[in-house]
Amino acid sequence: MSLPHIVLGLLDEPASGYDIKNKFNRSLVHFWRAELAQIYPTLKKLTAQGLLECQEVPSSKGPARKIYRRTARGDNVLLEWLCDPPSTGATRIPYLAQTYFLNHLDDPARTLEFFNDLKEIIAEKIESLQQANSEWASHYPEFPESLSDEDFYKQMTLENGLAVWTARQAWCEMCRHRIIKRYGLQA
Amino acid sequence: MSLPHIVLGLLDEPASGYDIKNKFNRSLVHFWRAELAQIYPTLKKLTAQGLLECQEVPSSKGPARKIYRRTARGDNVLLEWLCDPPSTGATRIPYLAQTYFLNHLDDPARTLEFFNDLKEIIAEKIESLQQANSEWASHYPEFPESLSDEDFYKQMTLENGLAVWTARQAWCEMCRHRIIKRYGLQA
DNA sequence: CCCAACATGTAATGTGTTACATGATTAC
DNA sequence: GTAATCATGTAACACATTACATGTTGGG
Repeated sequence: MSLPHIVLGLLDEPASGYDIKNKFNRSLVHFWRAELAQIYPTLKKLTAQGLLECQEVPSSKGPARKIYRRTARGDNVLLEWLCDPPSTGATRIPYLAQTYFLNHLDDPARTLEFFNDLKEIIAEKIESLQQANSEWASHYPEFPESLSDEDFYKQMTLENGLAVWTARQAWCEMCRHRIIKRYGLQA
Repeated sequence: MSLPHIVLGLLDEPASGYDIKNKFNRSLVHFWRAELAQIYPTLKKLTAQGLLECQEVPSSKGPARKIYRRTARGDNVLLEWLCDPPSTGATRIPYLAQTYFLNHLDDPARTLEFFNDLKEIIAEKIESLQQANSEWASHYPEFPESLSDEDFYKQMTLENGLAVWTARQAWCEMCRHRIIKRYGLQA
């Protein structure tokens, strides 16, 4: 039940649904993804609950923009959520489900391929995280000490992604080596 | 769309929905969770698709058990899934969503509490993973080389959990230290 | 003229959770 | 008798994805 809270959080400055979608794509995408088809109804619901208010303004390009602002009640709900205990949520990791049953393949070369492909995917994730992180670093002279309070916590979520994906990278390498050794393959 | 595949994979030996739920609780729970309310309809659907067959046998305790077996077509579908490229799935991590907005709290002590709580949660996860892992180790004299093919891959998923949660632990510690330093708190 | 980006939404479908409903056996 | 474990399921709801539907502005 976090999407409404995230939307509240993102409305520090007035923004439209479209703007919010862009914010997701820019920085939250590393740990949360949301489509416009979810965002628009969420904004409507939050407005109906009195946690947001909406104002329509003409756009220079395309149809009128609906600009949302957090109300005082919205502030409270956001703060309450931040006081909730940390939640790890439900984990569902398809590549681990596949890994769990890989013995069925009964084909070491094909199995190694699986981890080679995974290695690629992980490398791409890490690269995109590193790129985002170096953008932070380039904005601040004495990174990370000089980060503003706002950016301090946002940057931490990036750091988390980097830590976790780097661990997955090491694990993936271990899998590859174990398989190579076990079945006498060449890398 | 992985649950049906996982159910297929778990039916290496004939089992009931109830048995499958227990298998989830025992080992898959670290990366996938499923409730009976999802498992029963999935078994029904897979049977209708001809990927499973079902036989009713009386139970010594409680109502008759419906024992499912994978058909030849079920075998094929399982193998096809294992040849799919590894999928990382959708990540939605509530504690990172909270972290992202923690600056709103404007209360360093309360913020530190958040990470203290998270540290506890992570420690529990790691402990349960380590316990599961030492059970593997105790079953095999020369762990992990002596693992059967079947157990070899299942154990790897545990190893993944350990690697990832350990990385999160280190990250959480880093967050705590940065906050303590930044706001001059005592741990 | 066409495409990309801007900007809004709904509908259908898929996936997952919680609550409810039923009933037998065993151990205390 | 009463609680735990075994064993099946459905219904209602919540959350998420994909496809559809509409229309403007600006650049090539």
